[in-house]
Amino acid sequence: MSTKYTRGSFQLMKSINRSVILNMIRSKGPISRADIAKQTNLTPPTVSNIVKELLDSQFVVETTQGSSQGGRKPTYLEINANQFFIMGIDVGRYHIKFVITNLYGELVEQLMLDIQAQPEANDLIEKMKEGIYQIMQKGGRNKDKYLGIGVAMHGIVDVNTGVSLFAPSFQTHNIPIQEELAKEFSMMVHVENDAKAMTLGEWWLGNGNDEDNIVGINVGHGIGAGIMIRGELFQGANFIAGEIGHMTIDLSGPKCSCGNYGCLQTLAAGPAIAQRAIKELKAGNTSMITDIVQGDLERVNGEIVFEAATRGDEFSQELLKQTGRYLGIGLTNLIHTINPNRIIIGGGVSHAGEFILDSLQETIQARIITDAAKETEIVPSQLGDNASAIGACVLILQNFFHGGKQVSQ
Amino acid sequence: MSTKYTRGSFQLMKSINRSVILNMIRSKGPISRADIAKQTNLTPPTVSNIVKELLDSQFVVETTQGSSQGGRKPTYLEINANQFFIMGIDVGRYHIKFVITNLYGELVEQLMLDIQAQPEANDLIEKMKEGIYQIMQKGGRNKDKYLGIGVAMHGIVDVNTGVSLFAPSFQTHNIPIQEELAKEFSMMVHVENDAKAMTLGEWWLGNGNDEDNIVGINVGHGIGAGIMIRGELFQGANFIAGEIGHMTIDLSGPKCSCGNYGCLQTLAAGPAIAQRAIKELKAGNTSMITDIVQGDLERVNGEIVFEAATRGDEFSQELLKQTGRYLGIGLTNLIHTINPNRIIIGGGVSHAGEFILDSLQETIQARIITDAAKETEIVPSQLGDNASAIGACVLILQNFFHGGKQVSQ
DNA sequence: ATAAAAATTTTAAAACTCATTTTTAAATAC
DNA sequence: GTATTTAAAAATGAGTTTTAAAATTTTTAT
Repeated sequence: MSTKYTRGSFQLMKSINRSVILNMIRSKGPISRADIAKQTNLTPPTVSNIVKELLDSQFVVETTQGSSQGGRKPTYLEINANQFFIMGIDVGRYHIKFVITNLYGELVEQLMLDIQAQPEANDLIEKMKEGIYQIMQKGGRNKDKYLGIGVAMHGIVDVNTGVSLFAPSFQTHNIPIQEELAKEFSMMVHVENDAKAMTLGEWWLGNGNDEDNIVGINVGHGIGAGIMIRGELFQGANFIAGEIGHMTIDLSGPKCSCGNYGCLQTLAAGPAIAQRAIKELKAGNTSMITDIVQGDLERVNGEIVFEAATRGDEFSQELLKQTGRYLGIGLTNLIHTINPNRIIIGGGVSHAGEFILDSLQETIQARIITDAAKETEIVPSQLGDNASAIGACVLILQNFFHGGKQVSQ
Repeated sequence: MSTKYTRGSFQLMKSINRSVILNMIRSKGPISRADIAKQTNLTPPTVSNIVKELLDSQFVVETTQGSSQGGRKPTYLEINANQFFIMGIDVGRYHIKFVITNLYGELVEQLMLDIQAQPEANDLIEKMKEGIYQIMQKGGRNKDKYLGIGVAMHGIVDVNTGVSLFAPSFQTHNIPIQEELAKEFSMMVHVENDAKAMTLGEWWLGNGNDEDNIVGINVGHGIGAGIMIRGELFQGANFIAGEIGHMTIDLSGPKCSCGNYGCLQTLAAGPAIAQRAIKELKAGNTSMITDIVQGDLERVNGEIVFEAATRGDEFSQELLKQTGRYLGIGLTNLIHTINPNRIIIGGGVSHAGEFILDSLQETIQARIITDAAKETEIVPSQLGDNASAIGACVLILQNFFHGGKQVSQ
């Protein structure tokens, strides 16, 4: 991999400005040409020229006229959000979720299909195609209205080729998702890890900006993180950046599926919560959980513990508090390494809400080494269960809006 | 901190190209104009124009003529390396090191001054000024030959303002190093954390390129890391990115100065090695160390353990092996979070060489979750004890050579 | 009505890169 | 030794896009 020289050229100059203007309209719109010029330091003619092209391509529309500040009324520009659409797919352990969003990333259509346990690669691809055809039909929009398909997939993904390198839940290797879908639907396809897609989605639709370093944590069956640096998801050398589920925090902790002891996910992921609950219940602790599962401890899982906690079960609440403490230790390690502005907690565990978040916050406050870093915001996901699917759409949106940044083609 | 829009402009276009050409000459030189044009995809006139400016400013010189491939001889261009110089300062616990390098980062002058224990901020600044005057006099070069002063300082540094926010070894706060030195010497001053400076130095003078993600680890009194992402040191929101010394890896480990238990540096830094040695010797173990310190266990430190290990002391060798294992666990966590291409081990511990590195490698190989990531290179520092000081020079060099990238001024 | 002020548009100039040609210089073939 | 070929570097003019300034449009204030 040799250095790619990005030379300065007129195309580069223009694509940067196009990007800047498009993003200004997206994030600050409705906005007038004059305001764009002021805020970007571009000159009025430059803005006018590029806006003309954006109007021609239908990505932007002139909407209302604003009120005058003592002169000609400004003509407001807005993203023509409902003229183009994006397909997002979130491949989960038991189902695949399909969504369609507009250019603002707003949900306009959704669909869920079940998948069999431990599917083969081929079945997965076929299921994805099936769902795409179904949801497209449901929406009734012409195919050329779609800018592309984004796919969020758990496990390790080569984002350059769009191949799912390894998916632990399915035990599959090297599924060429991008190639297969691009061939079938002939549009742009991007594939990304689910935690990373979630993070991108939260960043894009929250108030993330290019300066922010945010980290998104997906706590479910495992624990994964997405790291945004200077407006881009950070991949690392082998696409495993963010695999914090296997961060060792307790050398004498429980054994993990990876073979090591005391990985974060053996202490704080969904199955870990269930395991601890079962163990303590067998040891004679009493809890509402026993009633909920009607005595069958095999049925205990994270969601059931959350439910009991919400209904006031003290045993479950204490269990979740402990989980929050473990997670807090993992996040403190992360803050000492990455030092993000904000950490977003998503995935199944976010249903446990305050029980986990409060003790997590306390733990971080107690352990972090500098006062400044104590200000790190810890917030729950805004997009909830749709975060990864919408984030998958943002893969395409980002490419569209920040296309000018892709200077090294 | 709001988004900074970098607009496309003629200056940007040209400064990018200037940068590209300058770096091409630096990394591939001696090189002809024609070759630059070929490799950068710039056209010959563009290259010629910019090269003319670089020749005028004396940063580049025409050197020998190459041999012809059946036509006019190419005129080779090279960086005019010994026409301009950079000052680098490494502020250690007990001494300050001053170096001067040329434009290639090659050492041309060095000097060491002792500092008193726990100095005041003012004394430190005065000592730095004193050393700069001394080494400048030693070199006998005109002041305008210096492009700037780079400072590597342990602890937490605000690189934007050049303020040492906190230096644990001195217990000082908010020393305005950049301001003071810029006032005294009226030239560009950059300040950076020592582990980060070390990493930058290794990246620049090794074979780092823009695509590489490398991490440098400085293991001495504490443990710090520098993270390079896309050719820049990663700072995080509060400049504490890379503070991996306080990464918890063993919940039931020894107490750390920060108040937590089982921080990486309580297990793998210099003082930790010494502590473990003392404890085990008191418990009755026998070792060459006892002879070296002539029975005075107070005198045991990391360096002495290294010495004993090198001389064949099995007790010390085993101790270092154990240290390597702890460090390996910390680095595995880092790989699962950052996933760099290469990790460079520097600082005092690099004197312990193979004893630590071998068991460190083994530990990582055993614990990492994907085969691809097992390929992560772990290498010792090339620049050794000068790494931070030379890295400090690279702060200025990088600004000079990649100046075109500083588009948001 | 008239003046002032703000939002666009128009126009011309400037800053570059880009494609092509020309000049220079050396190597090789005859 | 001369002509031919090849390649490097410089020169020329065209093309793209920003930039600066002026003109136009539209509205509010006097």
